[in-house]
Amino acid sequence: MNLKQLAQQLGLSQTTVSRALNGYPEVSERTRRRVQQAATEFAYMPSRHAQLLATGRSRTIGHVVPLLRHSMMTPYFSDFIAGAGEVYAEYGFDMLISVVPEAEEETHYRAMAASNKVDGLIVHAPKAVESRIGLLQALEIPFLVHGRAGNPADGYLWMDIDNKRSFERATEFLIDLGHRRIALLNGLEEMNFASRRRIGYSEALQNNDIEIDPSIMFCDDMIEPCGYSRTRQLLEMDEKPTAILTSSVLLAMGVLRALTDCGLRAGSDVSIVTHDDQLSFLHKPGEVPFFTSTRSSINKAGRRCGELLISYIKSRESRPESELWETELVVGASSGPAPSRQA
Amino acid sequence: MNLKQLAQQLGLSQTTVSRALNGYPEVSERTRRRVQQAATEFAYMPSRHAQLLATGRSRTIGHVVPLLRHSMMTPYFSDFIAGAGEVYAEYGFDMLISVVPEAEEETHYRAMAASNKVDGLIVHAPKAVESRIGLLQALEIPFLVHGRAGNPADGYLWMDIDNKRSFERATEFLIDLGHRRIALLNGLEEMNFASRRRIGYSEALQNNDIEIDPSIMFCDDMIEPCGYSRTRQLLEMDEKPTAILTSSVLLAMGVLRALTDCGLRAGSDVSIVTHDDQLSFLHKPGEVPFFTSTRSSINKAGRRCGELLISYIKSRESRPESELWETELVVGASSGPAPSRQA
DNA sequence: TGTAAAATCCAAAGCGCTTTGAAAATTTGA
DNA sequence: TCAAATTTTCAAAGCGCTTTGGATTTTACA
Repeated sequence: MNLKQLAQQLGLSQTTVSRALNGYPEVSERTRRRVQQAATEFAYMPSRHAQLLATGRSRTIGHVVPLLRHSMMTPYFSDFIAGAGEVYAEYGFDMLISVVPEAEEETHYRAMAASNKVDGLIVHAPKAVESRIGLLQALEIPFLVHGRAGNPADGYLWMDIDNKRSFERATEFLIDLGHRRIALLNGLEEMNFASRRRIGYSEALQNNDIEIDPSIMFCDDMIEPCGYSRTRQLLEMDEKPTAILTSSVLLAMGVLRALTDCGLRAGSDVSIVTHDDQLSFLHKPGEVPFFTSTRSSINKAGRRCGELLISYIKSRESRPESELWETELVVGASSGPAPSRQA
Repeated sequence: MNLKQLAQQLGLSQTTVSRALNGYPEVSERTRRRVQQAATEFAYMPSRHAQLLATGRSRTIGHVVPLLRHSMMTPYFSDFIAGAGEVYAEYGFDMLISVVPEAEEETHYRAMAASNKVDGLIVHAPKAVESRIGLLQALEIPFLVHGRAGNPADGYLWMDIDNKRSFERATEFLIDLGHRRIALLNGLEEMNFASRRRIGYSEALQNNDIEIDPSIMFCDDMIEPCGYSRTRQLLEMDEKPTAILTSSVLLAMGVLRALTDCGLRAGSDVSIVTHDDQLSFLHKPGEVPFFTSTRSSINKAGRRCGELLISYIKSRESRPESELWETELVVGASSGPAPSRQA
């Protein structure tokens, strides 16, 4: 059943039916009701493509997921997507996801813009040096960066957590507990968030006159096995760290496994503090978290990104304010006072 | 730049240009080359919506993700999507993802079908009793079920792993190691795969004259904390299990954490065998797996599902064969002979 | 009651593409 | 060399919707 047929059924013109359905004021309430009723009765659904051709908008938001970088964002991706997707559904937007080899990324963005497939884009996992932002600005398509790129963080819309402050606080927390030798298991340094976190960590150490030791700072994929192997490596050092700060609960889980393998207990022998994106599959609602962490829900971030981008798309000219979220420091059982030297 | 303008530029008709670009034979090679060259030069991209309106097809595949059930599929989702997405990209298909409250799922499927948004759908996480399949059959839209629904597993296209056989083998493996008291941490029983796994487990026990004890069989969300708390619960029993069989590495990780908390070692004190979907964020390529597992890559499953559905869509009338994959039993360090009674 | 204003409704023109049916140009064969 | 066959190109008709500009009907007011 299409518009024409529906209009015929009702003995009305397509114009009137279209207007009735789309809430235009030029149609009487009586007619509108009649039309709506018929529409549901015949299960009429406008053809999306026709609608979009006619309006020029697509009510679709695109996510371009680079294939190589995917492994580094995969666990976060689904929770983010779930949050964003919910918002899209509420506003009647669709979500288009393209999995693209990193080399073809630029081509893909251009194609997205030219083919009118999406009204806006969300940029994931910005690097420290990020070429996509300039490209999208040139293409004049609304976009939102989840995270931030290098320096000038204005001129585009973004939503990020305060990674630097977050790791500064976490490090200070450990220092306050008496730790002086704190290892950092970070994400890949090329990622923007990772370098911010390193800076926060470094500044906290410096402010407390603790030497920064690159031999206990690592950049890896944020997955469990990396946490494990790095910790094994750390535990073989002469001067073992008394605390390990990690960028992801997955890393922290690897750390934990390594500690256990070596007969050490987290919290008493070695403290673990991690950033926690509150991944849905690692948390049970209401459960007391084991890991001490700086916490910020990636699902909520997804929601907020969706909201911001949609509001941007709708108003078009006036770009919403970018947002910087603070994280929450949650003390769990994985951290404790530094063991005294002689123990 | 649109078709009309491009045609004008070239001094050709839209027809010819369109045909040249779409590889129709009615156009000379010389013209085709000229057209293609101009197209790249002016960065011409056909408007997707116009194209789709004209052809009636959408070159888009939809995934409807139910919100409530999402938490149960979230960690698997992204790896599956990554695999499928790659294939879509190769074939020039788009991927549309809708996150929908479970209650609105049916409405949503209907809307998808009526609005012509997608050429086909992938059904995730089929339940033991699955109403969606009948609905989609009635809507006459091509679809593929990742997994299977209840009884008649024909009449539609699916791709599944042999869950029953898989858990039968895993259980037999443990029995061969001397284990007699084997706990099962399964997914929610309402899910099709979970009931198949339970059956495999039960049959293996029965075939070896081991009593089935419902008090050591659990159905939960397949997340780490559930693995942890169930294991704690199991370890407080009078007759503790000597082996734990789990449906997911995430559960297994929880089991491991609980064992460690209680000063037990996996493999010697208690054996763990798990099903392993080879989630990308739990594996490092080339790494020797810690958990003994029945293994099948969910990413590959995503790829294959994409391929099957696309081939179905393309041929339309002839539905491809559904596929049942065997899993691979991989022996790791988490399993070992049952400890002797007196130890 | 007659007229201006407001409320309804409509026909038709796109949106940018594909595709049909036919025409024009070129090649072939006797 | 000319008609027939083949190749190449084109004009125009959709696809199903929105939206403009105008026509028609109803309401309001003097």
